[in-house]
Amino acid sequence: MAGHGARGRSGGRPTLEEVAARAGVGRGTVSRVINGSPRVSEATRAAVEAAVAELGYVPNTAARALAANRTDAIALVVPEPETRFFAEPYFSDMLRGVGAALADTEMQLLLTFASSDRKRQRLAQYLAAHRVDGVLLVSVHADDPLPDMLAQLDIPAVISGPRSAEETLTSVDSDNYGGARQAVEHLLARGRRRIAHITGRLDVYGAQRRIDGYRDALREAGHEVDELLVEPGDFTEEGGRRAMAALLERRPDLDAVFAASDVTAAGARHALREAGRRIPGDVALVGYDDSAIARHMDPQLTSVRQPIEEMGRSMIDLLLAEIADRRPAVSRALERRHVVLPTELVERSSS
Amino acid sequence: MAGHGARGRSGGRPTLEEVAARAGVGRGTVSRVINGSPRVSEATRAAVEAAVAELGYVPNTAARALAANRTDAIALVVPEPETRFFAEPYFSDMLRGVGAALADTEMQLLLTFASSDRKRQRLAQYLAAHRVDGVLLVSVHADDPLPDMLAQLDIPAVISGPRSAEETLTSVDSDNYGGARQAVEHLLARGRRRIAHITGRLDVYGAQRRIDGYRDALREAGHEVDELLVEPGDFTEEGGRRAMAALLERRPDLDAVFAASDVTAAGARHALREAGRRIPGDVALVGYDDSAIARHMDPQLTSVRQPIEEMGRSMIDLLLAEIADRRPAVSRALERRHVVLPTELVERSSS
DNA sequence: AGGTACTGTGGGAGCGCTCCCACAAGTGAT
DNA sequence: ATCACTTGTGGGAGCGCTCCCACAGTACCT
Repeated sequence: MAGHGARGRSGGRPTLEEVAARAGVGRGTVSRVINGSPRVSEATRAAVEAAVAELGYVPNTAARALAANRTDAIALVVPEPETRFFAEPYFSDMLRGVGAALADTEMQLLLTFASSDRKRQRLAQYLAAHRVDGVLLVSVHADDPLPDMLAQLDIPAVISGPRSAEETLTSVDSDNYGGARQAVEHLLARGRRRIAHITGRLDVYGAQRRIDGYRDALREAGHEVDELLVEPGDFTEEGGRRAMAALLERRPDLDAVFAASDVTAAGARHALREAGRRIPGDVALVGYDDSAIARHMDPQLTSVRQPIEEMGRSMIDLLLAEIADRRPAVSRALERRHVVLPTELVERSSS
Repeated sequence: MAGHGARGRSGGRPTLEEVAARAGVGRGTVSRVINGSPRVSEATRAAVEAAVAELGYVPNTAARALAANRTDAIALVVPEPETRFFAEPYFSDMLRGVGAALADTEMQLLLTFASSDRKRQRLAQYLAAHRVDGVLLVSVHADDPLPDMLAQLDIPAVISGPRSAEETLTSVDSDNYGGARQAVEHLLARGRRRIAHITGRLDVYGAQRRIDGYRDALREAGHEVDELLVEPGDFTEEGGRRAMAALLERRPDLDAVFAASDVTAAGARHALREAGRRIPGDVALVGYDDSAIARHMDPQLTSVRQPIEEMGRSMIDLLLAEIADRRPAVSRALERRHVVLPTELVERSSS
C-alpha cells in the first residue's frame, strides 16, 4: 500500500549537494575534492572527506557522464564469433591482462562482440552514442571497417594486432616475426630439414609476419624455401587437420611442422596420428601461443609464448594515455605508438 | 590555434530537442517515439522516425540514465580469480549464453571480477552507485556476503549456482544431483563396482548435490557407500591429482572414478597414469562439464554435460524480468524462481 | 446542451553532476 | 597605499534526457 513517494526524493543515496551541506562548503569544493583537484586547502579537504565517509557518498556516474561528457568505461571489441573468443586462449589471456591493468583504475570494461551484422550495427550505435571513452580492438582482419569508423568518430582506440605495417591506430603486438624465427631455428638446431608451416588466417597481419619469419629463418640458415611446405590454415583445429593432411599428401617426407597456433597444432597432431606418424620421432611439432592446450597435448607441445597478458596491460596503458591527453586531431598523428613485445620459445617434448 | 569553442556546442551529436524541431513536434513526443510508447499517432511517429534517421540521432545514454534512473547495463560478477574464470570452460560457456541472450536487448554487459579485497571494494562502490540495473552472480561460495549486499541494495540479481537449498535469490542451476546419478549409473551399468568420487569444493552447493547423487545412485542400486572412496577436490587439476593419489593409496582396488569436473578428471588421469593404471582398462573415468578438455583428453573423457549456455540465457531472461517488473519489495519474495535445467551424459572412451 | 472519458501532444521541472565565472583573502612588488 | 597576481571558494548555468501535468481535440453518453 505504502507506495513510496515519487522518484526517490530524499532517503535515497546522498548527493553532492548533501555532502556539501554537511561539510559546510559549496558544491564546487566537494566536486574538487572528489576529483582530486589540488586547489583545495588541506583543512577543507579533510572536512569534505569526513562528510563523504559519514554519508557513504558515491558519485552518480550518470550525472557525471552527462556533465563531463565522459563515461569512465572502455569497450573491448571482439569482431569474432563468441565461440572463437573462448576457444582460443589468446583472448582469455588478453582479457586477463586488460582486467589486471584496469583494476588500478576507475574504468569499467565492457565486453562487446561484433560478430553478426546486427551486433556490428548495435556496436556502431554504442560508439556513436559515446557510451565508452575508448576502445580496445582485438584481432581485427585487414578489411574490417571498424577501425576507420572509430577514427571517424574520433574515439581513442588501440588495436592488438596491427592490420598492416602501416597501421594508423596505436597498436600493441608481439614479435610474430621473431617468434616464428625462434621456432624454425629451434627445429633446425634439432636437425630437422624439411620443415612445414601451417599458417594462420592470411588476412591477419601477424600470420603474415610469422610466414616471413619462417621463410627468413630458413633462408638465413642457407636453406631454400619449399613453397609446397607452406599450407594455409585459419587458426582453428579443423583447419590444422586439413592443412596437415594436405601437407602429408604433397610432401610425405616432411620431418617437422611449425603451426601458427597451438590449436592448429592440435589439429595437425590428429592428422599426423591418423597418418601413423610419431611425434616427435617422425615429425617434430611446434605450436604458437603456449596455451593450456600445449601443456595438455600428448606429447606436450613445444610452443612460442607471446606475452599476451602483458599485451593486454600495454593496450590499456596506451589507451588510457590517449584518452587522457585528447588534443586536436592534427597533432595526434605524430605520436602514434606501436609497441612490440618479445616472444619466447617454450621447449617441450613434441620437438 | 583554432581551439574549437566550448563544450561541443552545436555541430556535435544531435539532441532530442533538435530532432523535435526537425520533425515539427515537441520533445515529449520524440521521447515517446524513441521509447516505443503506444500513445503516438502513426503520422507523428513516422515524421519523428524520419527526422531521427536524417539527423542520425542516437540518444545520449548518460542523460537517459540520469533522468530515468536506469543504466541499461547489467554486470556479470565473478567472485573468482580471473585465472580460474578462464581456466574453466564453465565460465566461457556461461558468458556465451549470456551474450547471446543479451544480443536481443539494449542491455550492455559489464564483466566484473571480485577476487581480491580491493576489487570487491570497488565492486561494492559500483553497485552502490547503481551503475548497473541488475547483477548476474556466478559460482558464489556459501559464505559470500555479496548476495546479501545485493539484497540490501535492492538490486535485481540472479545467481547461477544456488548457495543452498534455501537460496533466497532467483537462481538458475543445472541438475547436479541428476547429473551425478547419470554418471554413477553409467559406471554401474558398465560393470564397475568400486566407484570413487572426487568431489568439488565442498562449500559449493552444486558439489554437495553431486555427492548426494553419487551416494543415492549407489544405494538405490543396492550398494553400500564406502566413504573411503570419496575424496574432496576443489575443481582444479592439481586438486584432482592429489585426490586421486589419496584414493589410490586408500583403495588400490577401485575400478572407477567419477570426478566433479573435467579439469579434476584431467588431474586424476595424471595420477592414474603415474600409478600405472590404464584408462578405461583398469579404471574407468567420468568427468563433469563436457568441456573441450574432455574431447582432447587421451582417452577422450566421458562427461556429464550441463546446458551451460542455456543457463546463461535463462539467467538473463530471469534478470530482465526482475528488472522489468520492479515492485515493492514485500510482494517480491513470493515470486522468486529457481530454474533447474537437465544434464546429459556424453559417453566417450574413458569409461 | 452539458458532462465524462480518452487520445495525442507540448513543455516545465528536475535528475546530480562539472565547468567556469566571480569574488574574497592573502602575498609581494611598486 | 596601489596594483597585480595567486589561492581557495561559492554557486549559476547547463549537460540531454524522462516524467508528468496541462490542455486541445474528439467521441460517446445522458
